[in-house]
Amino acid sequence: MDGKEQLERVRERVIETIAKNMNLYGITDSIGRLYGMLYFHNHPMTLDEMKEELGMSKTSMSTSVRTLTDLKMVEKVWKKGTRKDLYQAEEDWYQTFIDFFSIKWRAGISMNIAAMTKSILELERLAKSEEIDEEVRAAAKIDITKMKAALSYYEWLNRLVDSFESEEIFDFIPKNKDEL
Amino acid sequence: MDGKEQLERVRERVIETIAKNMNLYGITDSIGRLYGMLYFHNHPMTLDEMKEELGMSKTSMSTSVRTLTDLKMVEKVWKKGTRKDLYQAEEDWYQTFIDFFSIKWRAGISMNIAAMTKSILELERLAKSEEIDEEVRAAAKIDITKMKAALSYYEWLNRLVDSFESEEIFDFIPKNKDEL
DNA sequence: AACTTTGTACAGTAAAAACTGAACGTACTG
DNA sequence: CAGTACGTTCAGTTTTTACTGTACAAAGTT
Repeated sequence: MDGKEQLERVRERVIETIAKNMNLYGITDSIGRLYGMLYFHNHPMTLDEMKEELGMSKTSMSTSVRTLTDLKMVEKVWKKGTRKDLYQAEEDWYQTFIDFFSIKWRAGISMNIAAMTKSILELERLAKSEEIDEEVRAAAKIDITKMKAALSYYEWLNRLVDSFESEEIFDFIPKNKDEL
Repeated sequence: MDGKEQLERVRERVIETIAKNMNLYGITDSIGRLYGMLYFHNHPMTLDEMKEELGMSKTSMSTSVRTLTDLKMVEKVWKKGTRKDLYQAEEDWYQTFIDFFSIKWRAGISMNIAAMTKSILELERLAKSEEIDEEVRAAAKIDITKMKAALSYYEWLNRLVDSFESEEIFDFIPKNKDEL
């Protein structure tokens, strides 16, 4: 029984699971596997090493690594003496979680708040107007109510993300179970 | 100036924003638009009405509606006198948020916990073995540490989802800003 | 029971996304 | 300054995903 091989098999299975999980969050399998590989690799890696390890093109490694750094799941590290870029996985998954959802959710929140706010204003102007059909006015009023509810939800989500970024969420749900 | 047309324009813009937002969460634009449309439509709709409204095939409506009901973003309602299935949008976005992430995250969590637990056991057995290389043993030990950290993260995430499902999260982040 | 109406499975097609290799620009090296 | 090593851009290709139309099964109607 070859221990090294066994270790390799275990790693690969876990990497596959990590990739599948990230896939659930809208990240490609390849990018997920890249992250998983970096996670278990105990030293920073170059693009060429990744390419070698995954049997993919350097172009893919470059774009995948960019995606992962944008999500703060991977960071570039500097090392004296090498001209190649070196990358390593962010190992703290609490941090990864916070960054991932902060980045994703914030983008959607601001977009939606802007659209809703603008639309509410427009419909309120419309509803005030004398010259419109009573039926349209009623519909506009219903829409305004819905959008105000949506707006209040987005404000709540914003506060949730705040609590992630400030790590206050850990006061409410402690990292360590025993602290409960 | 036609009020009805203006209302329509506002709705369409908001629907597009909703779709774009859902897209961020890994839902296709079409399905997002379908949800948005149902959200503003104040009565339950049949597949044929949706098909008509969106100019898509009935097959697409059927599968899209299924996706949305699986995510609990849309529910089937029953109405006397019609043979057609009727669907309406879940309007409470707090609820939608909770259901969406509970469903998505739980799936990943259990998968990962299972994989990690199994792998930790295997590596612990490997690390204890006399007949393996010292280098492999060291690597296995590092991996065990990493996976235990991952496991603790997944347990935390599980508790976070618990707080969503029990709605205790609203004690920490109240729905209404003023309750703070 | 025959005839409708309705939703869905399935196979084929169209559209989108992932991936690659060649070419390029930048920055380091001698 | 020429030469080399590196990462990225871009156009083309492959693979995957979304979408459609036909065919079918289930349930309702006469």
